[in-house]
Amino acid sequence: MEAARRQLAEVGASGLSLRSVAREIGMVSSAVYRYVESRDELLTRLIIEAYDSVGSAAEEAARHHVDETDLDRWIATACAVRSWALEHPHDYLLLYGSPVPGYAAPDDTVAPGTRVTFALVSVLRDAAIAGRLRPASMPEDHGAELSHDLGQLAGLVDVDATDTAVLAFLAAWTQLFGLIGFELTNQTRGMTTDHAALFRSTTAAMGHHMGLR
Amino acid sequence: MEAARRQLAEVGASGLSLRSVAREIGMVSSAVYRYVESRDELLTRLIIEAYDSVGSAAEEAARHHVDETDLDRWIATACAVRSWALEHPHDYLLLYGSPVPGYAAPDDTVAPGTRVTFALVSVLRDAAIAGRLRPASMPEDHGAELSHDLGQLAGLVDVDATDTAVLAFLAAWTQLFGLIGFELTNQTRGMTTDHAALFRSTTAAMGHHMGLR
DNA sequence: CGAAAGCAAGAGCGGTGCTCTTGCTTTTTC
DNA sequence: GAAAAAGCAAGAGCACCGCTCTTGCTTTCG
Repeated sequence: MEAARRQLAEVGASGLSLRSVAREIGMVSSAVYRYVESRDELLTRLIIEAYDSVGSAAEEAARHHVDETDLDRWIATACAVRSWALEHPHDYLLLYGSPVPGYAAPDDTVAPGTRVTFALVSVLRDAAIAGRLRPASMPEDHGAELSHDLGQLAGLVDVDATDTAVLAFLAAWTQLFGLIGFELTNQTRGMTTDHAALFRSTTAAMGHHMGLR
Repeated sequence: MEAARRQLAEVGASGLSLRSVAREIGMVSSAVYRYVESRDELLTRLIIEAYDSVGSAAEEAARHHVDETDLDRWIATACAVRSWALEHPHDYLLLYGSPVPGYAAPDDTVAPGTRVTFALVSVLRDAAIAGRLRPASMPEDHGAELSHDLGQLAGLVDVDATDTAVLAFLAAWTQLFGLIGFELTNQTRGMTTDHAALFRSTTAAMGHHMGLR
């Protein structure tokens, strides 16, 4: 696993070969099949490790900045995710980039995958419980089906939030990962040299829209 | 190229093999190297085609809804991008997902890559020129370096926009592609059954934040 | 002590991208 | 019109990949 992690960091998920990790640990390729069922299972293990890694990074940030402003805490947690992504670009793309060829992530991966999301939502949740959340500007109509789903999502995290509030979080959530992905895949090239400031400003704006202050 | 496009749609970018497209057109693998320099060049051509495809889809939507509300036009353009992504998931992930192993997108791809972004920004630009854009709630300080870059970005599209306005667009832009990516990679599984409504609502919210109405 | 299990190696299958050489056909040039 | 040049497709081959199956050695267990 160490060798696999190292290779993932160096050549990325698609360049990771079972044969080369076997070579690195001084084994013949067929021998490693005793320990790992297939290349896909190796990837699955790496995915779970990566989810746990980014998840605990986010949790730690949320925990560590608990005494600050809700908005600052939100920003700190988001920045922790971005920092992790910059430090482990291949791991990040393995989690949030294109899925590998015929690979379908097994159910083992969804639980650790929710940790980072829960860390982010916990910031919002704490603010809501403490009554520090600025109420949504105006409740809009989002359609019956979606409204039902949004209510269920709020129930999942045990918070009484309006549809608009849940929607604001989903927007902030996807914006966060969208920008990180764009930064990693160089899609924002030439736009700015100060990616950290750009990220910070957009997350602040999204946090503001969610009612944090 | 037809065969390659077909294979890309079926098995995705990482599953696309030069040998198999050679088989499909009744050639031996070495023969196709006369027409394409490498697998990477084949991918580059597919990328450019895809960028043009999604770009014209967005442009057409922006053009077709020019008589509606700015907000409705924005939503329509964004929905066009999403529809294209759902129809061509592998192409979308080739453009906006993880980059292929050692592949670095050549400069030929950046020009067609900007079309879809320009189509989106044109909606905002037209609204601003016509004076229909609600001014940004409060101009915040984003730092000197970022502020300079944001001003340059506004100049690129020849519009006199505040830093906060440019930032709002960047947030909306990344949110859009973030959500589409999450939907395609099934990261939103179990959250809602009505992905279209979710997308529409978040895009409307982001459009509202940009000052569209 | 012997049987059973664990472990690593080797050979091999079909697949990949890519290169180089060999021919044949078409086009250009004189 | 013949000769030279260019275009084109095939074949063999290299190193790599994931994966399977068999063989043999070592460790553990009954």
